[in-house]
Amino acid sequence: MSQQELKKAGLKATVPRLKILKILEAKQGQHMRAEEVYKCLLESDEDIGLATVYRVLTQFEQAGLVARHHFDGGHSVFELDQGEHHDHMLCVKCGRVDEFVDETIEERQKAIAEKAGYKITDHSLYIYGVCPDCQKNVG
Amino acid sequence: MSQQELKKAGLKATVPRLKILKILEAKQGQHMRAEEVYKCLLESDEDIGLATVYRVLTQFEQAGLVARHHFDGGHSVFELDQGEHHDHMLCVKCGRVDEFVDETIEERQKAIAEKAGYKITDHSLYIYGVCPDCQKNVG
DNA sequence: TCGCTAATGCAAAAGCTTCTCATTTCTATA
DNA sequence: TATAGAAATGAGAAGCTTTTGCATTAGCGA
Repeated sequence: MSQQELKKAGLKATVPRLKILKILEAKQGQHMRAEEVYKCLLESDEDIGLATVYRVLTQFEQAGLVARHHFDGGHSVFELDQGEHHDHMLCVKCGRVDEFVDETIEERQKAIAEKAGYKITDHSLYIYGVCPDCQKNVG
Repeated sequence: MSQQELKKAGLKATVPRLKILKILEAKQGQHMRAEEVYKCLLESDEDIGLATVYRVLTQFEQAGLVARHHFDGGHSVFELDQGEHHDHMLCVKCGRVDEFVDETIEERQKAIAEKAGYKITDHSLYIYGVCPDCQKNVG
């Protein structure tokens, strides 16, 4: 049960938090906006407000349960944190999102930060392009 | 004169566009929000609306004159495009922004995109950390 | 210089996110 | 198991950044 997960993260095991966690688990691998999580809740006949969705997602982020990304467009998307850092490649046509991990880039980033005297806390790398499918569809 | 630059970019040389271009040139190397550009205009006693600032910055972006970035926080920042792509390193304490270029990372990105079948159009890499000054000030 | 088209200013609106506060829910304790 | 205190929630208002609609103004070619 996810009750333990929440407790372990220092969060009370409330109904909204459990439901939201369950949704994120169901959509693992996808990137959801707060609004989308909210819609899922509505579809499950859960009476949970959008404000709570935002609050809970932010708490989950702070607790390290989910990762928040800012893809181009200005809004936030969330995904369950699978523990391993990864970066993103996005299709500018269809919005598809792929994930990747590259040790070389990770290393270089550390080196760059170190050289500049920065104590690195985080990083985000987005590659934008046209995915294979969309290339086909255009010709 | 920047009149030519605008014409060359396919934009009419209007007063607002010239003024905004001048401000961006004056603040070269910095990253400005639309609001900040607007304030600069007010200080210069220019009667230019915020909506126009947004419109002009977007046109400049499309014309390739400026680059738009989405640092964490949700809003856009703009900087004059110096022609050469670079990435960013941001201090999470003071907001300082440093720029860097790294060929190795550029190469790896291309390779990753290619391997996934993506036709890369753009990318953005942000390294977040604590800058040297802020490390000192904390202890 | 004149007129047409594009650009601008203003204010209203839109989209995402946060805040306020009265009410409800947890959790620890008796 | 009932209870009190603290924390969390719901609903809607508010906040911020950005966009849009429309009447007015300005740029540019003839």
